Amino acid sequence: MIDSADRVILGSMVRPPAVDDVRRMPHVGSLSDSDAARFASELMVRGYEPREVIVVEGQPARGFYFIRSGKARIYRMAADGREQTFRIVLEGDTFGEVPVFDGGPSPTTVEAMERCEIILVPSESFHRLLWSHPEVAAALLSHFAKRLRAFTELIEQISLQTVPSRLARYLYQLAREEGQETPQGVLVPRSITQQDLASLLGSVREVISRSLRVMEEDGIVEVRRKDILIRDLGALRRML
Amino acid sequence: MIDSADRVILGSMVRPPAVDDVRRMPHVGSLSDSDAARFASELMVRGYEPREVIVVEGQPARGFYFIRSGKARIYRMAADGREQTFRIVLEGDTFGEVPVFDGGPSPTTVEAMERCEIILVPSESFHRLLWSHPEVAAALLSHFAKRLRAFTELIEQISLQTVPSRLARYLYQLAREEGQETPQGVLVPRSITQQDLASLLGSVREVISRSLRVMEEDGIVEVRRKDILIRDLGALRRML
DNA sequence: CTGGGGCTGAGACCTTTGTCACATCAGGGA
DNA sequence: TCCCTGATGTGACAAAGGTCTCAGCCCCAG
Repeated sequence: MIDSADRVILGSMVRPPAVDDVRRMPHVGSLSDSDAARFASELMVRGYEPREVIVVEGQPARGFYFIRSGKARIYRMAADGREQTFRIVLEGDTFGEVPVFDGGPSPTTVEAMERCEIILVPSESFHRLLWSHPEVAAALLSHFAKRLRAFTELIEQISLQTVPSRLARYLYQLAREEGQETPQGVLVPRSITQQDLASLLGSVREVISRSLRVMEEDGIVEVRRKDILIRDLGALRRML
Repeated sequence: MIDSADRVILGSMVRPPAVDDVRRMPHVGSLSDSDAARFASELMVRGYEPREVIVVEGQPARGFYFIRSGKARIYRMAADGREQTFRIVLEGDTFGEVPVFDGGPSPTTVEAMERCEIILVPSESFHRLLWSHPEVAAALLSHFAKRLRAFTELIEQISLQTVPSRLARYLYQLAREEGQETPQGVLVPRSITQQDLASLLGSVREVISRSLRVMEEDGIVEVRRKDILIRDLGALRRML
């Protein structure tokens, strides 16, 4: 339950959502000022502490979510405790749309990886918008299509590629997206632990640790405290 | 290329799509007669022989597809030849929507499993419909949501469950969906080969064959020529 | 400055799954 | 009827990946 009582009890309430937040949200960027203001008034904000659970698999959903700040992990856990992470969501991302549109329960669990401010977009508010704003529907369709494509990739990776290959792909994409060129190679910040990386790649920490070690011995990467230096991007590419 | 020349050359043309076909298509069921007639006039039909490729991974897409008759397999192949099947589509299903909405190339390959009649819905025709018919957009959003949920399940299965467990789940669902009660148990028709089943479950034929054998020895199922008798549905459930 | 928790490296081991090779078998055509 | 093809059963084997365990280390909260 997310309501004003909770906000106070949890002591984690921040300023209520404003039109500013709506402007930052995907899908609804093109609303008129008055529509945006009305929409904003229907949103709810809540803060979450690190490791706090935001959505529980199997529970009914009241809407979808927008991350105003922070980082969260969307995953599923097996009976034996192993976890598969589907996606890590950052500031500006939305999640939890599926139950809003197929009417089922939440397919996954979502947990804050750090302190988060999260806006709940109630299903009814959004549905109302959809029927009068075809551009919102179009944006959302495009969003869903991208997610399906990403899932297609994930399935292929897990099912058909080895762990070293998946790891190489991860590092390769990381280098392209947030890498910084240096004389020694591409430098990327280390934003997640090996544990989280393992879960994202559908493996376990130990295997990831070993794979990284092998890459290090081959002179392809250099794993350090706060960052990873990718010495040989071409070698990574060849491992895909 | 799919055009009238192809239709003739391939000798597989059937009657052109009619309003009847539109009425059978999901998403667009609620169109007015005149809208449906206009939409129908923009569709194209083509026949495919068994094993013929309908869509190739990585190729640009001209629209999405509706199966008027037949059965097809949507899959991805790794460099070593192993395949992961994402979905098997039947008469009345649609496929290939992703590139229409994210603008990218086809994420997967689609191949006819038997003789098929397939209708191509050009991207432009459908997009035009979307902007004037919010109910079409809503139907498609619901469709995408269901697909995402199904992919979530598939990822969980492949990543976290053993092959016997995945097989049990498959048989269990099969029993519920198309099973026929008999005194000996639930009888389901065998519609796919072990090879195809293996690809669907992210494994290989031999492993599936052995798993089925074990289940047979345990008295849970009885695999026969044309059908499978599920003797102990509860045991299957417990294997999940 | 210090103790404990979280993260990482690493070895030994075991299970599941994939690979290869080959025998069998059923059914549809020629 | 006979053969060929695709489907299936099976054994032996290889290997990738998961489990268990423990040590070292960094960091920071007390």
